[in-house]
Amino acid sequence: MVRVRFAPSPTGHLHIGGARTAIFNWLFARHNKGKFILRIEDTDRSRSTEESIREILEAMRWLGLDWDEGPYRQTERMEIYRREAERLIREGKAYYCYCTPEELEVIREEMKKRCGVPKYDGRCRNRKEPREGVRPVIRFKVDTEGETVFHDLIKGEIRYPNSQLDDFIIVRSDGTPTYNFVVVVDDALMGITHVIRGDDHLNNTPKQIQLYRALGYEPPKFAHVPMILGPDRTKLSKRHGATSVMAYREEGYLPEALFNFLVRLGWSHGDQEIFSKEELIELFTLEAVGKSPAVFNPEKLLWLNHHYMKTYPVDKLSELLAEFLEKEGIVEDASKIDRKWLEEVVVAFRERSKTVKEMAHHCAFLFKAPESYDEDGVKKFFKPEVVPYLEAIAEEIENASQFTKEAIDEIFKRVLDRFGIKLKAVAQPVRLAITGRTVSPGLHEILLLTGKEESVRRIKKAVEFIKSLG
RNA sequence: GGUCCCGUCGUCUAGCCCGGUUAGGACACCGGCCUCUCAAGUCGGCGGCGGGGGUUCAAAUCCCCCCGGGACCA
Repeated sequence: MVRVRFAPSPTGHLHIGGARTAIFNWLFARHNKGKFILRIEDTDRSRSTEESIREILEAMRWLGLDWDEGPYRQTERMEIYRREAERLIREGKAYYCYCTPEELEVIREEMKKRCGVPKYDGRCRNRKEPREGVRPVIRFKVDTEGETVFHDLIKGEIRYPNSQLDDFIIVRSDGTPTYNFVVVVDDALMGITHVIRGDDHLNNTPKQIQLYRALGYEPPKFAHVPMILGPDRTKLSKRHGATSVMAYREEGYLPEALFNFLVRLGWSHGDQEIFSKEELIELFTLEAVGKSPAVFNPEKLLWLNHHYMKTYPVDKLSELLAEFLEKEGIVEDASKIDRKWLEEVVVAFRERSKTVKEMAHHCAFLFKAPESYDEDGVKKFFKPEVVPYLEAIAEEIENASQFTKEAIDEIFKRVLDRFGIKLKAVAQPVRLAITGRTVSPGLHEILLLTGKEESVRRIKKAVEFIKSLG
């Protein structure tokens, strides 16, 4: 039975890189009908917060990453780590070290000169007596002979010279266990079969393998996924802009789009770009994960998001739009908006909006008549000669017995015929009158959505405005 | 500094294991078509094997060296 885990530390948001690691783990579990376990690595109490845990869980739910076990918390497992550390000491595989920071400094210098690596020389290995006034750390007895060889499911065979290693600390002098120790204890005790994580941990693996063996556990299979880089090819971080999953939700991205995008960053299946979750579960394998780091490309995410918006269930998208209309301060109370009508808004705008937030702003004119008109538009389209056209259209609309797409077609046809003009001559002036802008969905849509009376009002108002220009 | 990992269009990538393709797709960009604007759609264009040596009839692909980037250990 495949068992994998995602183990974030709750010291901030769930960021893009962590989310992708979680997704790969989740897909691997689902593909292999295994278990996906969530573990919170909160041993760093000074930097871990409850708020952060809540946010990470929320981000995972938003992405649709459900877990089968957990969330476990390392702070609740301290007793286990203590017990395992003591066991190592009892078995002579670990020892108390009383060296002071000053001594360590000197030792490292010496070792660096001797073998090129600034490491601990293991001098406390055979110490029998404690030292007065020094609280000891616990160090693990590392085998520095030969090399550690393992087969990484993504990177292939990794050979690492053990001479690089030293007796690293597994429990600090304040009694708290270190990362490399707890991660091994947890993964072993939780029965993790595959450790899928960022390749920044690749160099930690040899020492962890030694720990597994010393503790008497079989090491799991490892798969190190390359990191996500910013446009400047350095590790993606805050200074590259929005990097938290929740920030993308706030910006009006769809979870399906972010999910799809993140998977394709480093994983591929031939030329295919769009994948449903079901397809991904079916197709995902670690062999198809690339070895090289990937640069985060916001434009492609935007394209994918737009694609998902165009194919999203209209009722769901309209609910999201309602949410953003409120959040963006475009309407006071979105619950008052007629849902049927709002769905029509979605259909009219989704072709031309890349995010839900953008859509909210694009359709804002429907909720509030324009207070001003686009400056260039006024110069180009609000010419005196369009006044009679607009007046005619307003009048025709006013007198229309019904206000449908067909009726609007008829109205425009009659007006165009009467003046012997093309639609081009009035389309932009009408658009500017209704929306205040030169860009919008088609005339039918904006007129229909704005409504008969409001349309007449806006066109008449535009006529007054043009006249006032003199 | 030592060690480990990585290197195909600007970006994400297919192709590499198992040598023979006009090196394929996608985003972005540019242009045509469509058209009431903007999009969408559609057609086309631009653009790449980090460098150098080998091996071979033939190298993105196999071997060696170098260079570049990243990570880990302090």
